[in-house]
Amino acid sequence: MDVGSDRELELISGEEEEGPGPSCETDPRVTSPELFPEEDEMTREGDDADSRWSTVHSWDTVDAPITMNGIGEPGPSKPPIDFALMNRWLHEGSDQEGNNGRRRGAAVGWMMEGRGDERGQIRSFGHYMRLKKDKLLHQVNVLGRVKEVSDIFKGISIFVNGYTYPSSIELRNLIQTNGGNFHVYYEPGSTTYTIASEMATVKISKTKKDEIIVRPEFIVDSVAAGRLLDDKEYILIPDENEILRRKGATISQAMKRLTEKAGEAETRVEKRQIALDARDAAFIDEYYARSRLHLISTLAQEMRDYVSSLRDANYSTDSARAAMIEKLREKNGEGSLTRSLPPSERAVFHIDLDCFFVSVTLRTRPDLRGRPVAVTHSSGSKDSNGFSEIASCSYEARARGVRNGSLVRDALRKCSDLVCVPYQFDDYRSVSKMIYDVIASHTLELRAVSCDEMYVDATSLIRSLDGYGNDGVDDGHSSIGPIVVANYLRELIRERTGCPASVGIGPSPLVARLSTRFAKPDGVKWVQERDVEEFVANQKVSDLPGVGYSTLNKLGEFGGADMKCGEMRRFGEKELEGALGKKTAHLLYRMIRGMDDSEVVVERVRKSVSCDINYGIRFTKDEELQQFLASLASQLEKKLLQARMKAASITLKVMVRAADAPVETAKYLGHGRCDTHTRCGRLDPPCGDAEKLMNEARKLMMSIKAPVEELRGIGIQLSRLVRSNSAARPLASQLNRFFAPKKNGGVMEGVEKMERQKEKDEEKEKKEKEGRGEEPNEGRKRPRVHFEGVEEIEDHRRPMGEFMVNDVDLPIRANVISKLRVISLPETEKLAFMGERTMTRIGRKIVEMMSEEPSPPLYGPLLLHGWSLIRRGQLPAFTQFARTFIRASKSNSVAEGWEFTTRSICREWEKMCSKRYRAVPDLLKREERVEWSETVGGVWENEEDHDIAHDVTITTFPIL
DNA sequence: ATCCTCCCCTAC
DNA sequence: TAAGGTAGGGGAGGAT
Repeated sequence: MDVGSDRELELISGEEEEGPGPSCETDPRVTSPELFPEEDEMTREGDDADSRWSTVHSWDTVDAPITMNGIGEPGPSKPPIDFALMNRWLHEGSDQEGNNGRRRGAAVGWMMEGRGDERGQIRSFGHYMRLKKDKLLHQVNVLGRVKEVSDIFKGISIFVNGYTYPSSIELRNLIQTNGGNFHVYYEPGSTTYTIASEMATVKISKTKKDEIIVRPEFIVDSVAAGRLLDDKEYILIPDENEILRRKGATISQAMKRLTEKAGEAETRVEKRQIALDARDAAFIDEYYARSRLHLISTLAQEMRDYVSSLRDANYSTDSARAAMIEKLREKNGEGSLTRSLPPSERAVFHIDLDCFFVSVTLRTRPDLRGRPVAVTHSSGSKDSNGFSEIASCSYEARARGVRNGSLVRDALRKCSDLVCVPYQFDDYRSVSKMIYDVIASHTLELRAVSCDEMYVDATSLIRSLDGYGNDGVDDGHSSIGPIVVANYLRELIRERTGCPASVGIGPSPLVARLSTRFAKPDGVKWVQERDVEEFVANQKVSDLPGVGYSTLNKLGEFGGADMKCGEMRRFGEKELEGALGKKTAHLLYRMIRGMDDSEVVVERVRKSVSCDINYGIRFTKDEELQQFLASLASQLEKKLLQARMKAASITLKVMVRAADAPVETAKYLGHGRCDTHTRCGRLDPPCGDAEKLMNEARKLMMSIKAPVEELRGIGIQLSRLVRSNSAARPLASQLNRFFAPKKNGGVMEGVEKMERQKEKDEEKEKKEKEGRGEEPNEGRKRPRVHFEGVEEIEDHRRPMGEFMVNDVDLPIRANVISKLRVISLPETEKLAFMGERTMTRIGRKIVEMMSEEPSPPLYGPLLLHGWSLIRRGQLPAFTQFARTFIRASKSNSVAEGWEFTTRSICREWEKMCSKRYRAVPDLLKREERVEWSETVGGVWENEEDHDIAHDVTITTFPIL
């Protein structure tokens, strides 16, 4: 598509003369609140923008009315746009001559790659740099190395300290492409310049002798001038106000110079056919490159992976902690008292960036601060239909009723001076990583939720500040408490990224999450344990995580949309169950009471991989569809490869135009109102191969029998994942491996070796004792299993398959891969294998032995017995066994230290299972442990126990 | 009673 | 123009 930048500019300036047009009336139904409660009533104010993209889209509902209105006719709903403002925005930081703007617009055409959504003009230096960077990347990939375009910086090397604008990546590209070197660290005697934007950043790291600190403009201006400029002009002035002032003024001038230069240098316009819809082979890649939803999904996954890679690498948090302690002690002298963390109270942080996408933009557009800003594809200009969605909007825009997920059209109606800014996908990724770096350098007890949101268990971090009231002595106040720590982290994030973060603090993830809303924008809120009940009572039920549009509707009979958690408490769990179902009701019942004992760090298991495309699907013939399925399959292959997984199950989901929905959707290439259809199939052996996936998908597609031209969305989900290295084996052999005791190799060998060694040691010890004439300690001599009952079981070990009923040769069902459910054994079999009486005896014995303090001879057998039960697939028995002593460990009748010991035993099992089976039994998950530990005593008497015991699942657990 | 399949819901 | 993805939890209802 032709860039059309000149044309666009003409159109825009033409519009400027007309001024803002009158807001066109539309069918009142279109915007009536009754029809769209999700917009006007249910959107949570004050909640973070980026977390509230609505899932119910108003345009689906408005398809019909709009058609009746005649959407095809010219401009049924002309959006009121402040074109004067838009134009001001367009020309900000550049001179106002149309010529210049026009020339630049044309000049950067090569960088625009003909994208129709781009503005046809460099909007900011950052924008220029992004495009430039893309080009550089291309050069690196295609030409093998960065091409130097000049040698301005010959013999010069720079180190970038802290957050700068342009970013260090951008500066690196600039210096490298112009003959200089980029240093990742300051190297005394070697690094020529340190680049920094703010003195505060430099101060923190303590200036080295001879370090020359200059502003980033030095680089930018030199490139723009085509020669090395005098560094004296750019020495960083240690006055923050001055810096702030310069940020607005100097940089935009530098930008102007550089963009103009780029304009002169690059006049070639690269024309490229862009993929219009899903018929084009390049569509998926094009689409993904522009989809914000795809991006946030991808980023969330990337951040989770990043955190777990840090964990795997035993990433050290010592130095950052030490720095924090030093810094906070220093600060402590200033004497601002805050409350300390009471002993035995947890401090969970919920860290959330304030309207993330907008904040990222504001880093390079300080001139937009304080104005209503929205990140969206649409330019908000006249030739936009305004059906573009707003991904994130500033607080100023929210104050005017703009919401994340609003259509630009609607947003402009409410806020005519809304400034629409484009996405900066690469920056979201890099800023996100910086945020995670800041936090992860202090603690790895964190859970990545998304690119801009995470939970942190800061308890240990805070307690590491001993001597300041957090070390178990409740003095009621202290200089360094959770709030100080949170502020310290927020400050670091702002320094490194230029973005504000808010932190909600509470004794649980739930409370932390709820308090964040009160922290925003750019603040901290701590709700302490003692205030939880009251605090939660005052929260709206609709604000609870997991309570969305539909749940709220289902709760209609209990109260209105504004109902508070406190009011909800008068309903019993059973009543809620009727409306919501068992699990959801239970969860809600606990949440409205502020109850949440979930851990921050949870073992995450990738259970599925999918590709869904519900935009741009407009096929005319079957070949196009088949071709598209092939592209989807190869996308999936890529993803599986990345995750090092293969799949045993495939699900195809299609969206088909609803019979009464218009053929042409209101939103360009949108899916409109649809019916969905799902079909699933098996892949045995598990498969990661694009061709097979495609064939399977095609089969499923045939079985759905939807007319190709009516398709509006297609998605393929893969589940029942296994790690790809073992997945190559046929399922049966895999399963045999799963449960067959291993003679050599594998984790078990180590365990058995350990056992044997222990046996030897004990034997030796016994002999020594005998030699000394001491009584051998009978109770501890056998490391394997040394309590009654277990030996019987060892003796009754049977070959695999004999006690399996449904699948003769398999110990478990074929869906082991993602959700391994042990077959339910007939009652007799179960009893024969491990009788109830036996289990009771084991239970009693366990409690008995736990009257002694834990020691390897005591917990060793527990560990190994549990492990041998798992190995033999006796998960129900294992559950009972594990529960017994987990519960016992919580009771007062056992010796001290068992609570801790049982936890480590569970952790050991987790490790052993994950290594050997790539799977972890559900009961090892924290939630379950907690639930069981709540009921102490009545070890085997409770009937319910047995029921739960039969329902054990194993979930796969990928290990890198 | 417990599963699987085909959904729906929620979150970011 | 516009770029409505993706992963996980859970429920209804039929199959076993």
